[in-house]
Amino acid sequence: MVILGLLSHEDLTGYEIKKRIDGAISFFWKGSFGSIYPSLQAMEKDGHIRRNVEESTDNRERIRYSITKSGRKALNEWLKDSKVINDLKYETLLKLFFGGAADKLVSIKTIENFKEDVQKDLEVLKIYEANLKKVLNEEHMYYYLTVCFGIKSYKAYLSWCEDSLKLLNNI
Amino acid sequence: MVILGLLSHEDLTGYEIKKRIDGAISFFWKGSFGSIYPSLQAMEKDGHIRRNVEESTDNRERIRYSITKSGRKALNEWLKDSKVINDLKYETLLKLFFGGAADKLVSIKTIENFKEDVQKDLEVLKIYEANLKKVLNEEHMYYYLTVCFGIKSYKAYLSWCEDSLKLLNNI
DNA sequence: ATCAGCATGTAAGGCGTTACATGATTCA
DNA sequence: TGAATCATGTAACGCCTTACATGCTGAT
Repeated sequence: MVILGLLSHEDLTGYEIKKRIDGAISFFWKGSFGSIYPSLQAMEKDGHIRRNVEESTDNRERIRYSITKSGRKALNEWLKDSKVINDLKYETLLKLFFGGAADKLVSIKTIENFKEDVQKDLEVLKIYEANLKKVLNEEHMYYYLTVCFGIKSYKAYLSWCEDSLKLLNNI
Repeated sequence: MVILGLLSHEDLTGYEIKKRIDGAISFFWKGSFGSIYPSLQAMEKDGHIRRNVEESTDNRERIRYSITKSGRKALNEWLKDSKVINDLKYETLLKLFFGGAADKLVSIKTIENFKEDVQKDLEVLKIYEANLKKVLNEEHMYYYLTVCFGIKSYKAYLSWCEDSLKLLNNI
């Protein structure tokens, strides 16, 4: 469905799809070549996408896919389906939960590492946000909303880091 | 490692481990019987845990596991390892990202559904928090911190929901 | 020349879920 | 008596990641 969604915006090659997923989407969804290329083949067989082999000026093999009517229908059905899987797998929290099994300093380090990662990601998201605000129309609105989600939650994470470090340092 | 962590607190049966994971931990980690029982067998073979078959008063087969010295060492090493996997898979955000492919009302519904789920979960977390505050000592501190994480981020989610719904309704 | 990036794909293997299979007990 | 909960486990299957395999182009 990620692929179908991306192809609803523009025609893309498998390689380009990977690059898109590694961008803003990577904050809430991941994908590898090993899953992208087989998916493209499967969806072509299903008739959801169409393959267009580009006659290249350079010598590169480049297969650009486009979404079909049937693909748009499948995408739309998925969007309307209220059943969603929202899954968090935070090893940081797991380690913290069991922090009592080690020295307090270990947990403090765990939080500090997490804080650094979040700070870095937050900087990236803020750049996305600044660029999006310049061209904020209805088309970019949905992209903008997901970026805002990241910023809001990462700010909350940072605030939690501060509180937690204070708490742990005072016991 | 979840299992090892839980066993570092108290001796448990596979069934009880599942119940623990389905509690506060479920907000950031999941586990099923199909993964718990094989893991218990594997870790027993590794010497990380010990099986104690209870002679039951009732007629129930009950295998209670306890952590060994080697298990505590493995747990400690994992806690100290700064490499973590923090993975978010939010289908809600994915659908929203591609919201342009459907009617605006579809995205509004997606956010409203998400908001309801978050509100429900937040209520549960607040109950955990209230109970923990009554007995807040060093032992429960780590549990408390993970609950605070949930509350802080869920509150941020809710604030984002409000903002997003306003934005979408005004275009 | 060499390395990073462009570009497509396959194969092995890990990990975990869902569903199934079984049987006891407790409570309405 | 029937349903929910306690309790342990296996098997099939799906999904995805990692690693491998190949070869081109463009920049330094």
